[in-house]
Amino acid sequence: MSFTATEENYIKTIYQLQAHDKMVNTNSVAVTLQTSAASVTDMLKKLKLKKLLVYEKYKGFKLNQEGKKTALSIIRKHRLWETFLVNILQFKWDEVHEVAEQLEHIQSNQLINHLDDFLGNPKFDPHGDPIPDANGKMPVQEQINLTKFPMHTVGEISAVGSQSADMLALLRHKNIELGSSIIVEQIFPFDDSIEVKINNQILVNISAKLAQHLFVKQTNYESKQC
Amino acid sequence: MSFTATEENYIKTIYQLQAHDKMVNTNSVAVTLQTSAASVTDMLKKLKLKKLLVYEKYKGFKLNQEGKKTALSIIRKHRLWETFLVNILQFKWDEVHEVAEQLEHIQSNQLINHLDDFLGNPKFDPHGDPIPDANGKMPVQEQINLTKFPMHTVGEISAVGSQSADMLALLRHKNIELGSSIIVEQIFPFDDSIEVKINNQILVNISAKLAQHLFVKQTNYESKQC
DNA sequence: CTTATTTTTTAGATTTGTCTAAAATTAATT
DNA sequence: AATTAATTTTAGACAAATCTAAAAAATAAG
Repeated sequence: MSFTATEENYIKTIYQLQAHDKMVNTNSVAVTLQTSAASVTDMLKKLKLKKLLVYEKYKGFKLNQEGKKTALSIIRKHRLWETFLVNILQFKWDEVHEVAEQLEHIQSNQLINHLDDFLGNPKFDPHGDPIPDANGKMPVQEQINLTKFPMHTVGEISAVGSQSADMLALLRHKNIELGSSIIVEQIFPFDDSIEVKINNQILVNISAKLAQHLFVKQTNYESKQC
Repeated sequence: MSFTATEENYIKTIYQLQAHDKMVNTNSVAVTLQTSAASVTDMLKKLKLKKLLVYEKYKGFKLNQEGKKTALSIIRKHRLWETFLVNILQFKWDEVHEVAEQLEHIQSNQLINHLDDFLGNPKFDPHGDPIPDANGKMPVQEQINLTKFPMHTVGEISAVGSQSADMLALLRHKNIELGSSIIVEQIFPFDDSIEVKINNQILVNISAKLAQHLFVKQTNYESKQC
């Protein structure tokens, strides 16, 4: 079964909205894809016909097993291409998304599997998100990006996503190092900066950009949807 | 200015058919793209509106300067991706075309220029075809693939496109080596095999597959269209 | 130099993905 | 419970790319 780029974008969006098999509603898909609710309804009929989702009108919808499998293969492609762009072609983190959105729709299993091998079968992409394998199995995320770390939960700095001298200087100034304990206390939506407590002592403000480069390990946190 | 994948396919096809600025006719485009003459006419109107070609109905058409520039940027992308697939991802020569046809439509100058650098700014793709640079300038083709070499013309084997032991054994058996002189005497359309004279002495039959891996240098042969 | 043939273009229809506006359904609020 | 508000779906229309069949123009043949 193969899909148009548009269909794939809907599938991916629905997958991301239905974490833990929650029902998804029309409007949230419309907002995410910046389209109208009517267009979403049209596409839902089509995807139901292709047996990718469970859908009764006015009742919400969610991907079935086949739909989730399809979503995972798209996500696999997206994250492998992001890894390629950053690790091999020297793109910056914030430059890859738009291009990866195009590359993820290239249809060729041979291509994506060779790319996977060439990259050394990475388990996580440059944003720290797990890359599903060829069977759709998602690696367990031992460390996650600080921007995705839940509030009021104790974690430990496990990796930094950059080696730039400027960044290391900033971390030293904030008294953050590998192994420091960290708790997210507050998030400021205005600039996406966050306030964290380091080593159970000092409160520090971390910019969105810095947070993107910090990875946190935590124990006993439920793993992502599979 | 940006174009749909379909528009780009038409532009590329017209470019390839109008070598040396010959007028192109509707039917040849239809045959190449496996579509109807009516569809070609529709697209011609659109491309004329976008000022990419000179076209008067019933009189034929050809790309103008802007159209040729666009075609070259598509060809550049196609050939760089083919180089990537063969040199980096270990694709075979005959496996790359379909995937490159998709990849050539990805829109990102940054991507293609980084890819070019990563590949070491290659001048020729794995088929021996020249890769236009970022300004659309086509390198002069010093060596061309044996399959494209004109008949009854003296050339010299300048490169072999594979290092496989099987291939080298075959070449030795046929008494062909780097520097051997070669003249194409006959082409057999049935299996695309060719009969060549080596060192002005022996006649040898060369299969289509072997010919694809042999490159020939020649002096005083007009360069390709720019 | 007419007539026949080929090529090209137009006309009208179809599919995919989209839209707006109106109708149907569900949810929320007196 | 009845009315209002929000959400979702339908209806109808549009643009892009395609098709088939018919008309128009150019080319070839008698």
